[in-house]
Amino acid sequence: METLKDRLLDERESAILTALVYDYIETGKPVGSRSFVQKYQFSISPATMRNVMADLEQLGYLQQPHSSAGRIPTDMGYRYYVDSLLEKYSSFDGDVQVKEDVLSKEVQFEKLFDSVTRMLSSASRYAGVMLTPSPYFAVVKRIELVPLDSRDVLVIMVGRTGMVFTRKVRISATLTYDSLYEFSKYLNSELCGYALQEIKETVIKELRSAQMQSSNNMALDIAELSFVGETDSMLRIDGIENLLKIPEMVEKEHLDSLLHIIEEKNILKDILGLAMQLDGIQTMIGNEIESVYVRGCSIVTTPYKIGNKNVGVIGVLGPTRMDYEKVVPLVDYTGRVVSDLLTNMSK
Amino acid sequence: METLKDRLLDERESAILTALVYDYIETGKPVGSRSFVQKYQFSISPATMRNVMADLEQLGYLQQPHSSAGRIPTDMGYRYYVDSLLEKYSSFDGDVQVKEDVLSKEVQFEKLFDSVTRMLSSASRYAGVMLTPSPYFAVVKRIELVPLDSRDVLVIMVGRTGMVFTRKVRISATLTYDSLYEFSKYLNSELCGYALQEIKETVIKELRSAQMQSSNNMALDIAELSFVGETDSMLRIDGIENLLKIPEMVEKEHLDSLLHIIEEKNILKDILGLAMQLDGIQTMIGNEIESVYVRGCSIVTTPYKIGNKNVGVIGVLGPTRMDYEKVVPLVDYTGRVVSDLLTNMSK
DNA sequence: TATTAGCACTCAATACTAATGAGTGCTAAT
DNA sequence: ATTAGCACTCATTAGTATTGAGTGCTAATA
Repeated sequence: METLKDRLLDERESAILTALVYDYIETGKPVGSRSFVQKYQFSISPATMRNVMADLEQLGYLQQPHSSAGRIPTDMGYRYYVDSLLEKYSSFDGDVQVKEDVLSKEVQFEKLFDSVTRMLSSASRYAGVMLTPSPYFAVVKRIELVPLDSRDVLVIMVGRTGMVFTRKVRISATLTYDSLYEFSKYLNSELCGYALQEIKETVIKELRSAQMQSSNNMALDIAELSFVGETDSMLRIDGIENLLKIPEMVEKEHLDSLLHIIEEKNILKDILGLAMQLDGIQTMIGNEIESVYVRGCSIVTTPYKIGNKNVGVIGVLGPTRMDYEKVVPLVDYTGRVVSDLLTNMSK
Repeated sequence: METLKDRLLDERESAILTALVYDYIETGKPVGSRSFVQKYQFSISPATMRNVMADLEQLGYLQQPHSSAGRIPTDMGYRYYVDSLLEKYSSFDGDVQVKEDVLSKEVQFEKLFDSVTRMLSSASRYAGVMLTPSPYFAVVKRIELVPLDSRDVLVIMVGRTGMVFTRKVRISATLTYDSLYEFSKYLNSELCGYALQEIKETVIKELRSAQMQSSNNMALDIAELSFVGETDSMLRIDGIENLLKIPEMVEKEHLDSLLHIIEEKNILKDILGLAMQLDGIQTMIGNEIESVYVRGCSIVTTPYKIGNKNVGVIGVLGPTRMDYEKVVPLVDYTGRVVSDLLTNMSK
């Protein structure tokens, strides 16, 4: 008796598995041998289908909700389906035609990010997620210092894309308007053109060691304070209501998963942070999300770029039974549009 | 036979109605005469209680889910309860002790707003809502112009509180760094100290008619463009997950209401916009929310101030069966803290 | 006249049972 | 290797009886 573990699927098995996952995504009901053979015109009998299904189950691609029900995909089954989908799709390499789009008209970044997330959710009918560009990678174009009162200075950094970051900094000495103006001139001349990351990690130190002139040191204090602390990307989610419209999502155990994801934002942040390291479409299916509390959710992501540097991630969060065939191209395309837009802005 | 419509409640009826609403808020189960009399030690018999209940039902304060069930409050019943609660509570007038709080440490406004909304939701165990301060009322402290490319200028307005608004403005003529500097000096001298609203409505016009010097007109163009378009407050919601943990909220019809509120953000915006006009705690209960699609939700709000001007609103959104006794003081207190904080910042 | 006891009645909720039907696994024949 | 045939499984649905918390009404009571 041959062992069935871990072998590759033959042509027929592969076709059947793919069709079965497809069908389950469409209907949400366990797939039984008889109607399945009819619906997809397989030229084999239900009995044979049952045999194949049994094999696929033993191999770990399928499972039965209960002993006399049809088959539904396991997470591994979904994975097989999505992988073969991605292979076939292999994101067209031509230039993206960024239409005169809603997006390109947004002038405030806050709103641009909101639009992107909303677009993802409304087009996919699931939830849209986005990790906004990490300020770390922003290249400083201009620094403005605005005195708020005798001790507080508002530091405004304008990135090359036009993105604005602010920090309130409290300093020890009292400041005159004139000295602030000097500081500002100095900081602009020294820091512009560098990314925040570089500034934080090396530039300031170099400047400090290069010279010990006191007024400039005060300016550097301000700069240093501005770059301390979290310069985190922000997580945006939109369209949770879409997920709540999916009947299976509102059922106890899946609802718990969903609430857990929404509550513990770090889970999503981690996942997206990871996805930022990798180019192209990424999918995480069900149990591949390394959190014991999360069941039945999948996420499709792609990073977006400024120039050729990944600066953030967008994605779609939905049930494991997600319409990957629609979502994958959507995420891919949207990622390209956003990359394009940001890259153009930073020129 | 006396008509029972529209008379005032006597002492006993009032006490019973209040206790009944209180009990229903606690348990969520229809209140029956026997156990109710026992639990609250009313010195009347269940039969008498039934008579009183029948009267209260005829008056419109109570209803029965079905003919042999206990009573539950109508929206009018909740209204009676909340009003008598508010009367008793009458928000203490002493100074608020703003503790060295999480809030006062926030340096970025975005994050401050997030914190407030999150605080409201986690303290109430419902959803926190906030209408961020309308930029309209922000008093300009400083204006910075940053050239992005030959045609685009980033206009940065710093409000007296330290809040920052940005606008990207596209102009026809090509700009030199020097002319921008001139514009910036001019705009700062003329516009600082005015609220955006005033600038938009009167100041610019006055300046235009007062003088026709061309370079200044160009500066005014920039200013005008910056103030055109929506300067809306933003709506923040946090803690929807809390609402989804309430069993009755996940039931079909209430879930639909909830999704409708989340989707059609304008409903909430309108409600909050209205609440901003009125000082003190406001409550909207169930059908008082003028949207046919919304059922079973209540909202408790209060405006917050900078100085003595209402600039935004905070509130808690929950089921009609909300713990008003906890939520009302929470919203009231939080409102005072936020007002205090913003007012101090703008000194 | 307001209150209470007593009683018949209502109805959601629960538990039990039977019938249905879509599905399976196994075996023997092709 | 494939298929027909058959006994078996089990979620789902509908039907039925039981229970119990609740009511309204009437007549007695303070």
